[in-house]
Amino acid sequence: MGRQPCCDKLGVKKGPWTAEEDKKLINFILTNGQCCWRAVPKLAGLRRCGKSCRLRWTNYLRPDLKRGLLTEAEEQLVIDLHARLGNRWSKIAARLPGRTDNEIKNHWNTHIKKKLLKMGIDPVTHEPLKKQAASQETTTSLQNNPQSADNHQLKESERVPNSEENSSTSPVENSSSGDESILLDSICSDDSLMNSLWLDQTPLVDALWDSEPKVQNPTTKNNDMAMPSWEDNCAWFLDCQDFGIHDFGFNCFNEFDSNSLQTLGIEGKDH
DNA sequence: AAGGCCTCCAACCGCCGCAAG
DNA sequence: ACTTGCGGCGGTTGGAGGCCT
Repeated sequence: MGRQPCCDKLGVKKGPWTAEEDKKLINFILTNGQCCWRAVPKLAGLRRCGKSCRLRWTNYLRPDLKRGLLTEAEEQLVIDLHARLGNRWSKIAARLPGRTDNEIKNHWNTHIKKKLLKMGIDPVTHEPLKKQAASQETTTSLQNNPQSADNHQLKESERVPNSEENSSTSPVENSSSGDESILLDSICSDDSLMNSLWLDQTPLVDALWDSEPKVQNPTTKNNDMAMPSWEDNCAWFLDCQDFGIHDFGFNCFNEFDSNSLQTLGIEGKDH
């Protein structure tokens, strides 16, 4: 007796979303808000599974999403959070406003993992690889447990760390350099920030923006801890142009400053 | 230029936790 | 206490596009 599928398998469309489907979903959610995902496809006139709608919305269509590559500061934050939380992407994403768990997971698997390996750090345990190799010889029992690494991290993350533990002993931070290392040190030595990390409170990046001096890497463009630019915040809006937001009939965009739109060259495209 | 390989990421799948009945 | 159904999560996959030879 298996569980009932979340939707009729017959007649449910799969694969990439079309602009038309996006439009329907956005229109529906902006009008009705997020409610019972199971009912959304029917009500919105989509031949999609409710789950698929939720995923599309949360990972791609949500207006508060930041798009584009993670900045180095965000990346460093992800590494640090991963060291403490393990593969709990949703928890990590919760600390990075505008980023989704899927995005962070993908970025981890495609970029950060390799980066850490290159730096000689095990991306699972966050231990230096050499040290790990040595310790593996003495802890063969752990090898027999396929979940050992993750369990370790889970347990680490499940207990609330004391202030000594907060004081940046993570091997990752030892490997970071310059401004970002300083930044992370200050994050980890800040009790209130660390507490907020363990309790579900203010997103960490928000807290950072409030409490930290803006650290800027002069060598890299758009690679700083400053507030996101207008372009960052409007990435979704700009993306929408690709399939014509004005065709959507959204009223919400009326609030955009027409001067800003002009600056972005949007108004010129609008006909 | 073309074919093969690699990388990236959107989307799917299956499991889990929780709330309602 | 148990069952059912839903939302959410993390792992995985497939295809598009880029890179290399």
